[in-house]
Amino acid sequence: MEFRIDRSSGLPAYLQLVRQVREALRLGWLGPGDRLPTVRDVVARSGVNANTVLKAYRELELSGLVEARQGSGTFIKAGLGSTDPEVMAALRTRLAEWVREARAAGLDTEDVDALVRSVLADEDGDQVTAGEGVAVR
Amino acid sequence: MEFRIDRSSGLPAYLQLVRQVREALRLGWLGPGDRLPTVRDVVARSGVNANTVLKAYRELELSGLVEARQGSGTFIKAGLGSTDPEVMAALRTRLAEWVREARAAGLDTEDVDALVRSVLADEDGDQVTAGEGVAVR
Amino acid sequence: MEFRIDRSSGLPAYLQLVRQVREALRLGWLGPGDRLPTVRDVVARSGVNANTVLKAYRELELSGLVEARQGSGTFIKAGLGSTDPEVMAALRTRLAEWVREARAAGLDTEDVDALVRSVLADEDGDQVTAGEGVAVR
Amino acid sequence: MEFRIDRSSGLPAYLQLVRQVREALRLGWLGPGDRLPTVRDVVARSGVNANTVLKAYRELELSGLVEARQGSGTFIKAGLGSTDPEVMAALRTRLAEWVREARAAGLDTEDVDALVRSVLADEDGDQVTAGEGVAVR
DNA sequence: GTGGTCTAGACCACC
DNA sequence: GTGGTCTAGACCACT
Repeated sequence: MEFRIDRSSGLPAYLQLVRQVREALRLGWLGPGDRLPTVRDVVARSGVNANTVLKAYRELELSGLVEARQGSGTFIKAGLGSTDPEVMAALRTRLAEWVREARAAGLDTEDVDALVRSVLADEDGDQVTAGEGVAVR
Repeated sequence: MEFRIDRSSGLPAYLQLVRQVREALRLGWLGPGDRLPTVRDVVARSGVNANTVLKAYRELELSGLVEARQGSGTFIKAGLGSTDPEVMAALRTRLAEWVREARAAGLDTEDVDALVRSVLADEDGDQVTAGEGVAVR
Repeated sequence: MEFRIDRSSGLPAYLQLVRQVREALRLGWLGPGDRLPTVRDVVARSGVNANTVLKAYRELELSGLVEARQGSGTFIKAGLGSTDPEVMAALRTRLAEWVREARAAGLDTEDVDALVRSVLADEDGDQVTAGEGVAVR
Repeated sequence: MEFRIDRSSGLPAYLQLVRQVREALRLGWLGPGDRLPTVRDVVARSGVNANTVLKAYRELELSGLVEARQGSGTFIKAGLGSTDPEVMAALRTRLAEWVREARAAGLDTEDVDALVRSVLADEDGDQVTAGEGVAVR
């Protein structure tokens, strides 16, 4: 697994790490027993400080998703999204098609993002996971 | 326009405000000449501090999207690459269908979010606007 | 770099800071890679509040001139159309001569300032950077 | 006399008005007995609010430069820079030459401004009237 | 110890 | 009443 930290996003680095592990679990890229990259590894590849990585891993451990084993690494303990991989793949394919259409219509990534967040917010006042929703009267 | 602040998202409140204005512009909910809610209004409705709102509005002003007029309010100055509303609506409808399917398959909001981010990240290494991306080897 | 804040000038302190950094860039006193004084440093030396300094640095960052790195400081990211230092020095010398003359003729600083602004304003209706201009019919 | 207000300069509008009157006095454009434009006039031409103009005129009156005569207008009471007009003109000409040179060397207005402020600041620690000075160690 | 967010409250400038 | 500046101080994120 490879982490990508965007220093300009405003989201704290350690939360970006936590989030990326959770997403990998949801998507089935990671599962119980898998080993997370070592702290040293993440430091080398992403440039963040070791304490930042430790903080992220600690947080994951506290939420029960991960288990640190002294001397051997950090391992996934529990899964997250237990959706059937095939169903997931099918949904993904259809989503990708939609994105292609959107691109063709001239939308850039931020447009797409805005639309997605807006649609999710519309579902009867549901919370959008990333944080907000917009409503205009 | 109504703002929603999610204190648990990790994203700074003022950036949530900035983002929501930008999204409203992208979606065509707001356009040049429109007035943003007054600082005091936002304070009353969202509970954040006045300085936080001021900071958000100031960043919007510096980026050229908005113009503050002392004594009268803050106004939209420029649009943000707005796509044809009809095309937008069509895309939105199709997206909403997809989301319904995803829901039916048991995905929760965080799953949907992960999928979207993953698909956007896949498009030839493009950056995801919200900040990160996940790549698994 | 050392900042000087004049509380009686009417110009907001944070703008004085922004301006002084810009001027230092223009004059070649500062260049890419250089580190600005820490926020705490400026606070200690100039007496303004930390938030005021932060605000100035943030504006510089948004305008792309500077980059803040948490834990290590704020650094110059880009130059500002720097003219050849020798040419600059020559112009400076000649200007200094002119100022000496003006002083000898009895002009005080405010007179000199008024003259400069007036000459700059005269150049085909160009805008004076500091804000105003005077035209008498 | 014509006022020019720059809303983006950061300097309060009423101070811009005050400053412009003072400059006109310094440069000899205005002298004792001259009448300032009426408040109504300034409002019409510059777009600022009447109270803002009144505040500026009041401030000028408090500093003894101007005198308001009920029903007839506001008049210059005292001069400021009493430098010989011919000397002033000569200095102005030489300054204009210098500015032309600077322009030819590629400096823009902000560069020129920075140089001037820097030279004025250098005169043995003298205060620059507009507010600041920059010193780099 | 570095930058950054947020709050609370005072006071200013402008309409 | 509108936006804007500044202060003071608490707490967070990162090196």
